[in-house]
Amino acid sequence: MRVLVVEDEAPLAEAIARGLRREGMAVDVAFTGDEGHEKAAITRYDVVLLDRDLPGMSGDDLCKEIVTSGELTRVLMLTASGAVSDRVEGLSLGADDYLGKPFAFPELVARVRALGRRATPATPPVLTAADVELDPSRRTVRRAGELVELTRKEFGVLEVLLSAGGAVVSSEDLLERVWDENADPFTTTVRVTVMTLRKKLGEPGIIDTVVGSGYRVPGAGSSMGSGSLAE
Amino acid sequence: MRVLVVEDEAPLAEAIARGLRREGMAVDVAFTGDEGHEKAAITRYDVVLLDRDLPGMSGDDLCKEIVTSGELTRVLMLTASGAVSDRVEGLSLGADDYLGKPFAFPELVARVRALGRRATPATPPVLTAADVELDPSRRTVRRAGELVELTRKEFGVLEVLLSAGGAVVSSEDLLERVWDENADPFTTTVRVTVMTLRKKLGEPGIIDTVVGSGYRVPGAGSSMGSGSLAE
DNA sequence: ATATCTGTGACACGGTGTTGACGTGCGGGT
DNA sequence: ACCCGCACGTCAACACCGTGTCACAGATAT
Repeated sequence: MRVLVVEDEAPLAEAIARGLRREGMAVDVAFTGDEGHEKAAITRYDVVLLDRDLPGMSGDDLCKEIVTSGELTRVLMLTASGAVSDRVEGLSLGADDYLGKPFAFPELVARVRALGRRATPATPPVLTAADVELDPSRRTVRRAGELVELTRKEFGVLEVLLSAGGAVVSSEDLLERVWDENADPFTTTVRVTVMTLRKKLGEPGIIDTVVGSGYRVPGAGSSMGSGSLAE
Repeated sequence: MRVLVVEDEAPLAEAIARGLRREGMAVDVAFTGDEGHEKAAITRYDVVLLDRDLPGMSGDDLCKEIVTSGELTRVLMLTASGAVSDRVEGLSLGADDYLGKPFAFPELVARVRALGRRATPATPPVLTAADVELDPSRRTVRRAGELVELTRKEFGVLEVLLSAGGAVVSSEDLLERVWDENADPFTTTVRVTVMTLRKKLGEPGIIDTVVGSGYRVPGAGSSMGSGSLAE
């Protein structure tokens, strides 16, 4: 776990750093708000331990900065005052937790660990083939970056074809996976849907017909979506 | 935000629930550890407010159960004692925060909100999409800088949609996350709420309908990579 | 007690899925 | 060579489901 301690009182900062290192964490130290800001911009920390009262950039501003950066970094605010209003204020700035000085060291460790324990949820993969991208959670499809509007069935068919990873998918399989269980086995609706799908996706065609077997999208595969260098 | 209050003293439990509802949260109540356990197994809560001293299953056991379930649910422990050793113990059981009775209600709200923000990882304190900004802690929404007055449900729906980061959210999901347990699964109220929400937000509309799937706000989530240039 | 918020039921409308008819191209049989 | 049959593509018509909208009633807050 990667931790940054931002605290202007050098002895306290070092003591905290040493204690956290003893717990097996990788700890960096910054003595001013600006220094902290700089380091946080370079390295992706799991947790930032932030003194609210700092020379240079204020703790509040730095906190906002970090939280709005979109990273998964958690902020634990430290402050001299333990007044309730102060605590509420800190939390509403975006801090994930709050600890008043003086504090018991085991509690600090417990809280840092609680913040760092957070698992990063897996981002759902994005399915691609050639210049076509399909995002299952956003329910969007792009061709060469251009948004393509698809209906439910069209989207479902394309999703199945792409997730097949280039393999041939029979009409029966498509019926089974995209339509519900009481679909007429002799229906021609799959053919019609594939047609409109092709039309909407435009040239050059992505979907091959394998006569007697079904449909196939050459070069289909999945890649991870945005972000998350976490672990 | 979906919250479960597990507390055996009925008047206190109800008072907490009502207060949190006034803040726009969807709150369920359980009066015993077993009841809490059951409800937590059925519904995915953002935060569980847990009295440590309970009839039935103990607060400690329930806490462990929830934390190890692999869900993102956060636990806020309530206890009569405010001793530090007690706090550390609670945190090491997996609780994400700790609050001693008696407590100031604004602090409880702030902490629940902070935990809820963590339950949806990497959510910045202000959610945006196009020229719409939503501040969860202030409970305000602005369109092009102009304040928009929203009711609790409207706000909750918009909050969920924005924090979904552009993903599609089904009506069922919205019901689950914005309404509490006695919501009729067949209700049409989500549709109506979305309508009034759209009306209040004005033109151009930012909420897309994805037929057969749900609703979506393109470009939501501000700093996260929703753009086509991502990576 | 009054106003605002929330939920309900009815209805209108448009998109979507499905169907059936027909067109096209290929291959095999007589 | 010719015909026929098969598999698939294409098109337009239609029925239906999902959704938006409205007015009203009950619930809740101040």
